[in-house]
Formats: sequence, structure tokens, C-alpha cells
Amino acid sequence: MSIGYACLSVGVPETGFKTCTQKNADRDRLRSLIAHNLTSLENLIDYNAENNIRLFRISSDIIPFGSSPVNQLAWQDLFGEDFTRIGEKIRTAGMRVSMHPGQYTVLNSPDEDISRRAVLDLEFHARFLDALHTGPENKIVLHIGGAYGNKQEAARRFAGMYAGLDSAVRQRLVIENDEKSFSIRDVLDISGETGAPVVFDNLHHAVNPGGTPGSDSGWIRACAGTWGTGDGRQKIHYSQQAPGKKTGAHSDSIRIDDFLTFYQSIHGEELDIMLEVKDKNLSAVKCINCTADARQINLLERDWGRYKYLILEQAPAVYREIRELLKNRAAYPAAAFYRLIEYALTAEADRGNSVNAAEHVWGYFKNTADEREKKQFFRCLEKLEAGETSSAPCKHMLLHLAQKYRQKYLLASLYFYI
DNA sequence: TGACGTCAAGATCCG
DNA sequence: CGGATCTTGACGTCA
Repeated sequence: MSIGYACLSVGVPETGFKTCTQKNADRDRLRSLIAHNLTSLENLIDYNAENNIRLFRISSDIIPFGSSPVNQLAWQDLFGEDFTRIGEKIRTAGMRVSMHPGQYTVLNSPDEDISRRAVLDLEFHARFLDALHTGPENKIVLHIGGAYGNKQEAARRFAGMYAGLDSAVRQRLVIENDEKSFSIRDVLDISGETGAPVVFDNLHHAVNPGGTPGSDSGWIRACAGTWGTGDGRQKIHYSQQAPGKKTGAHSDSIRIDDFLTFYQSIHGEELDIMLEVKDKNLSAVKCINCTADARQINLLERDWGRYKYLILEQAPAVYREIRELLKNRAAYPAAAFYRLIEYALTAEADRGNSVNAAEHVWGYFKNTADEREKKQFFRCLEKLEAGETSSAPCKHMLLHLAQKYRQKYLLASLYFYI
């Protein structure tokens, strides 16, 4: 069982992706964007390895215009050594990666130009995973596409296109139910035609159930048989409805109690679970820690180190409560810990709390900062206290100091990033 | 023709 | 100047 997240991180330094507009996409620009993005990918892989995250989706945007004639760069060759090095790290960490072209890659489109571009896009994704020297269990996840008023016909067109794909693509391709047209029942039928493994997406299924009713775990079992020996562990996508947002919108964070209920219901299934959630790695670590075999409190202490100043700012009472909770080093109150963090993050910002948290963080620098920095910080703090600014300028300054004075522990604090 | 979804670039305004 | 808040771009389908 691995639990992972998609594409981007929250609060991991130097992991951002850059792109440009089509009209600015010249060779030099693309080369430097790709160099930057591969460095970010390597930093993400390092972070994942250090944090026990063994499932990760690589963003399609890592190569800007990766399947467009705008990008003629031989990036596999130009960055061959980087790909090899990053691929080795993935393998060494026992990590499984994937890619997922978005809703605009439509293989079954009746418009031949659109389906042709979809093929090119899939080939780009396969080329990327090949460049990392990853095996075929590192999948490309794809939706079936549009229904065009005749789902049967659209499904047949998908199967026809699938059969014509290069084996480098086909061996990696897995198909997923969507929230509009193709239900899990439809996708299982298409799998019967094509042999492609099926990814069950619980939220898409809740929005677009189709077929005969069944529990999530029932459908997951139904998908299990589509995964062959070379395909690796069966994968599912898991997400939760964002409260108050439109149907199908992903939540900001995974609510741990709902996740654990789901997790109990699929107990015994050997699955890889890809979380689709705004706070990305944060929810991944949460769910990993709450289902870990090694119930060591240092897992929680480590995550607490990243949350603590954020929680101090959001809800000082919860800060104190969590400190109490973690005092018993023989216990492993993972769910209780994350439940408190979820609760604290719902609190409204309070100026006094912001000042208090900023002063705490300032404690790292009060003996090392020079006179100019001291003056600057306290001027910033006074403005915050007077309600003349948000806490952003203070935080920005403290982050700058953390970088200058190499406070590694502080640099990883979510206080700066949420 | 605009909504849909996503995230970064780019533009603009404010103090 | 930094920060906050738009708008645009890039994609295809569907109402």
C-alpha cells in the first residue's frame, strides 16, 4: 500500500514549475524552463523519499508544450544525465510515478486532428517516463473522452484508437472513470475490449455512478482483475468533495476521519492510493502517518515541526493542546493529532495571534540579526499590530532571514507557505 | 459563446 | 519597491 499526491507540493522549497506563453516559447527559453523544472522534480523526489511518500504523479507541465510543434527541443538527450539520475533516485526510493494528461487530451474525438494530437500527447508522456528509465508499472492515466451523443460509438472509437497506439504507450496506459460521461461500469466494459487496467476514482463515481449500484470497495474489487502482472499494484484515485463548492470539486485537505472510514472499508485490498487534494503532500503525509505500520511518535513530532508555528498563529489553544497530546511518547495518537490540525486551520485569522507567532519565529534571529534587520522587523511588526498590513510582509522578512541564516528547520515550516 | 478546471504568467492598482 | 488582486493563456466538450 502506497499513498501519494499529484504534481505539486505545498511548502517544499525550490519545487515550483515554470512555463511560458506559446509566443515566447523559443529554444533558449524552453531549455532554461526545462532545466528549472527538472531541478524542481528532483527536489520533489528527494522530499518524497525523505518523507516516506512512495507514490507520485509527475506534472505534464514539466516539459512546456511537450507534445506541441512549438517545442522541437531534444530534451531527452539534452538532459539525459539528469533523467538518469532522477530515475535512479525514484528506483532507489522504491517510488512509483505516474502521469495524467488532462481533460483536453481526447483520444476518442471524432475530429481527427484532435485525436491525432492526443496520440502525440500520450507519446510525449511515455517518452518522459521512458527517459527516466522507469518500468511499465509507472502508468499514464487517461479518461475515455467525450460521448458526442452516442456513448457506445464513442467507446468503440476509443478502443479502436487504443489498439493503434504504440506499445510504448499502450503498456503504460490505464483508464479512469470520469464525472460526466463514462462511469466505472462503462470503463470496465472498455477495459474488456482493450485490456487496459482501470483506475477507480471515488469522487467521479459519486458524481457519475452509472450502472448497477455498488459500494466503492465492490467496484474496486471489480477493477482488480484488470491489473495484470506487469502493471504493478492496482491504483485508485481518492478525493473528497469540497464543502460548499460545486459538486466534484476537490477539498482543500483530506478529512482524516472520512479517509480512515474509507480505508477500513477497503481493508485487505492491496492498493496504491493517489490523493487528489489541494494541499497535496500535506494530506499524503497525514494519511500515510495515520495508516503506518511503524506507529512511532517521531513521525508525528516531525510533522508537528512543520505545522507548529502555523497552528500557533491560527489557534494558540490548539497549539497547547497538541503539545500536551504529543507528550506521551509511548502513544501514537495520529488521527487525534491531525483532527486537531484540521480544526485549527478552520479558525479565522486574529491579528494578536499573528503578532505572537511572528515574535516566536523572530526568536530564531534575535541574537544573530544585525541592527538594520532588527529595526526593519520591529517596524514591520508594529504595522501588523496596528492593523496597517497583513502578516505577509512580516512572514516574508522572517523567511528571508531563515534563508540568510540557514535555519533549515524553519525553512520547512508551513508558517511561511499557507 | 461561455462554462468548466488548473496553475502560472502577465497586467494593474495600491501604499 | 512589494503585495494584493485581477485577467489571460492553453486545452476540448457541451449546453
